[in-house]
Amino acid sequence: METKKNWTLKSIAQKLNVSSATVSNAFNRPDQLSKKRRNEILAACAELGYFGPNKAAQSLRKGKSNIVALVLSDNLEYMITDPVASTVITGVSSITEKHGIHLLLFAGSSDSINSVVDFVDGFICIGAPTNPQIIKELNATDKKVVTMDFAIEGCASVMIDNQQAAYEIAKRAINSANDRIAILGLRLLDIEQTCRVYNLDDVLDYTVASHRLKGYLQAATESGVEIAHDRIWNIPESTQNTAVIAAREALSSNPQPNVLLCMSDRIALAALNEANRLGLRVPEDLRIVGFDGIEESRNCSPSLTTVCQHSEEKGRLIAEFFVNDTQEGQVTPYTIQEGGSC
Amino acid sequence: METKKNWTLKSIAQKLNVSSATVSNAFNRPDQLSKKRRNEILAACAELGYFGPNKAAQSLRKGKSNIVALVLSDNLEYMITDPVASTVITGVSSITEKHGIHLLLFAGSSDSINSVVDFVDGFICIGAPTNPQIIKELNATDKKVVTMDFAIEGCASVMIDNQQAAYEIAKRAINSANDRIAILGLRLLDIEQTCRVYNLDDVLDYTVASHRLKGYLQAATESGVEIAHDRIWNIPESTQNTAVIAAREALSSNPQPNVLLCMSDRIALAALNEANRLGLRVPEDLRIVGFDGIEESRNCSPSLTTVCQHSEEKGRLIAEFFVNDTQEGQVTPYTIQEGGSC
DNA sequence: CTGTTAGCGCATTCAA
DNA sequence: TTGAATGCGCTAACAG
Repeated sequence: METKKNWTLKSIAQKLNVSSATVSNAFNRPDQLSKKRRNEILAACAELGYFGPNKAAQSLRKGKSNIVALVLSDNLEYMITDPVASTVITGVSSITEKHGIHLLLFAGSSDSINSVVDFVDGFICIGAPTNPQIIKELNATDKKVVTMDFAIEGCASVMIDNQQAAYEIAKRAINSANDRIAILGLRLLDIEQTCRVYNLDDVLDYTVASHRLKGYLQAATESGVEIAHDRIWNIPESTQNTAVIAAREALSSNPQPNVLLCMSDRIALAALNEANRLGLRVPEDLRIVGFDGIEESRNCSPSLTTVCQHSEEKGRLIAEFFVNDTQEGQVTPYTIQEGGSC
Repeated sequence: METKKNWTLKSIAQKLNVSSATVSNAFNRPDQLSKKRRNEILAACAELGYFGPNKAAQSLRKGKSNIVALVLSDNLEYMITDPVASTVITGVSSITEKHGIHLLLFAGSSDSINSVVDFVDGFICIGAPTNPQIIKELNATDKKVVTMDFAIEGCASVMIDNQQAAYEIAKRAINSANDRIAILGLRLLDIEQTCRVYNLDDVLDYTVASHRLKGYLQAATESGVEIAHDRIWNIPESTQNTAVIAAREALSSNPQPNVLLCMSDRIALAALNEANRLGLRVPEDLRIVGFDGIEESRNCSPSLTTVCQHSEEKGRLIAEFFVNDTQEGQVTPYTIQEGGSC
């Protein structure tokens, strides 16, 4: 008799001989009835096994669900295992959890936001969705949207100054005009394959990668080094497999590079591995810099010199922008993490 | 004029001079109207910017949302960064994505499932929720539930034979009756702190940890080694910080252990690190075995000898159980991964 | 302070 | 094949 019935607001009200509005108020608007009455009703409901108004119905009626779509830039498989994304999610969830907001995972590679848009109060986007259609829809929706590492007009966003950061870290890596520099880029091209870039005109505009590339090139130019176009690689996603291919190509090319500018720590770690395999000493024979500041960049040997983005803090910040209905974006600070790799 | 209106089934039907049911049928039940008419309607809707029935209302009406709660054993912060959990999620999401099911993240440390139960079609649980109240509620709900690494009566589950696996790996680690064994256990006690166990009666019953412990002890007994009770540690969660404390305590205790049986790879990795720090050679001075088979266990040096749980496959399997309404549980195979640590 | 009522947007009978 | 009516479970006005 425990699971006696699937109570509804109406049925429970009937049972208690009060109007359904009173029960509703007891749960949602304490000020609308006496404390005593409210407690009686709540107690009776608990007793009978009614745990409060149905959330789905509530959501339909109120137009608010306390569910937010967490838009990952690509498919879930990849993003969950990416240390940067995980760290960001950690930051986001620490805030949403506190506000009773639930997160619905959503892949940026999906066809359309239509399958979830009616369920959620808005979208927290971690990186630009790989499907441009999604960005369009995000632009068009009237739900709340906040973004990280890319911008949508009229929406709050958080981002570091990628060009400046890349410039700084590259300056640190480049020692002389005779350095042989290679760039291991992340998502520079709209191509799902590891390959060289060759033509800078192919580089996607306004992306994080493009800004970092500008920073690298600026630093090189300033140091009197010219980076040939066959010294720039495109890596489609930040995984061991794809990165190692690029690292191998780069390190086996002639002249062998002595500076590797990597657009993510994972790429840098793959390069470090490859360097070890080849018997290259880091940083004596090869200097490597990364980007992101993931935990492993501190634990590996030698540790990585890299741009620390403070991803968890960025995650917290963007989530706070969401709950506070903030509109303006924010450029967040980064720090240079001094490691042994350069 | 693009974003002209927020169409509803009713308003769009009115606009098209058909009944709302017809539009509904056009979207949901193709067999209920002529192909031609359907296509006309669908085209007109697309034209006007109506993207189909409101999902929230549909969910209320049909009692189905295509959203499933992914119940993580603890808070999101921890679980997302745990390599085992990430891998499982990868497996789960590969299946759910294929079936158009969205995942709602839910922390096993939450107070109650009530805040989400009305939104979701069911629950996929990754490991036993730390809050026992959640398990009770999961037991009581009439929504679909499937579990991994713990069981709920009447629900499908996947799990390896933890005791047998622990037994096997321990047998491999123990070489002689003179071995000095220490066990670094994971969640053996209901205590949020790293500490020694001392009293075996305090060990939580029917948990994954308890089964593994039985396997270890069985192997030790069989090999003629007695494991003193002050040689068993409890680690509250599988993180670097907590694990390293236990590893340090164990390795600095007297007599210094020469065999470390670790209940997770992360713990084993922390121990490996600590061993390096102390100048102990692995496996000559100290043999270490892990549990799980995470990716890093293969990349570290020396690589870990461990129980490979095939977590991604387990994730896929449990998700398939969910979509197929499977009822019975399944004991999944494990393999022993031979590494250099033992 | 309490109860009545009209939708939120939709899917499903049941007639036509 | 189509259309009118009913209610999924709830909340917010409003009236009492």
